Amino acid sequence: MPELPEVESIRQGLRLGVSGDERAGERPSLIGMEISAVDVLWARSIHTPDAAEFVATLPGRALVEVGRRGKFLIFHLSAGAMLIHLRMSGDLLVERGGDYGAHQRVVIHFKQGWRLAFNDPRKFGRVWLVDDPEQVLAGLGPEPLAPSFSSQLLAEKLQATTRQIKPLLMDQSFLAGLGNIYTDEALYRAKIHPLTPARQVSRERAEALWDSIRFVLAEGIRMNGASIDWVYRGGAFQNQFQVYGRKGQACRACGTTIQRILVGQRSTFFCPICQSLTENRPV
DNA sequence: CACGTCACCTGCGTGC
DNA sequence: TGCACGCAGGTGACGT
Repeated sequence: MPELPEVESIRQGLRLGVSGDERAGERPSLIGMEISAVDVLWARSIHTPDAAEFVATLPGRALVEVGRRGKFLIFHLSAGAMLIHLRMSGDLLVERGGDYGAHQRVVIHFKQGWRLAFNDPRKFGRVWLVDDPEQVLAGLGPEPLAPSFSSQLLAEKLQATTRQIKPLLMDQSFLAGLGNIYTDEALYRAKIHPLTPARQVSRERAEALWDSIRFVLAEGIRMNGASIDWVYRGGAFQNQFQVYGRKGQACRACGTTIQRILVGQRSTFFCPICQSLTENRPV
């Protein structure tokens, strides 16, 4: 489910807490809390080490900071780090008391009485406990919002391959953080057809793509994520979609009907006029 | 190397 | 109401 902006929204909620009265969702920051116990309800949610060792190792460690790299959440502990990838349907909830929800797979209890619950209906999400986060993150491509990710770097990387632009942008080893929604939105804003061979993207249009990627991600974060079914988090970026999920509706720029095709088994939405395959449109 | 297919899972909406 | 089907924000292991 979550792409970079949703993961970032969760990160900020966990490290800063959420204000409001408790009934309306007030949550403390988890920073500084000490783990007292761990429940694993679906063993395969734990990627590394095995579930038994995971449960035995965590108690006594304190949460020092919550970071993010691509779509991974990084929980820096007083010793080592826990990483979580939410995949399609994962979510993290901070709660206290009461029964576990139906889809909770891993629950981390803190001495302070609160608990962090990894909720994941489809069971695709994974959790790691490692000494060094790089053991998990080593293969990731650049962080799109980092200052070091320049338009020149993107342009050069695009020139280095003939792969179709959409699957390429979704390849986490090429660039870390884009998923199906934000990729379609970025390609639309840059006026690039999703099947365009990367090498055919001009320098000028690569610049526009760089700009679009950073724009849609920043907007997503600002809107608290796209959260189609994360109602409680109030993500509003879904209201900003220009193409995603808009098959049959009019392009907001030219009025042409938005098309849906399959690219690498994924639904892909685009405007056949604004995003023509031939490079003859204004950037 | 680039691409297609399937597997991993559950829940929801739709149409019969 | 029941049921089959298609669909979903992601990734990894295959085969060609």
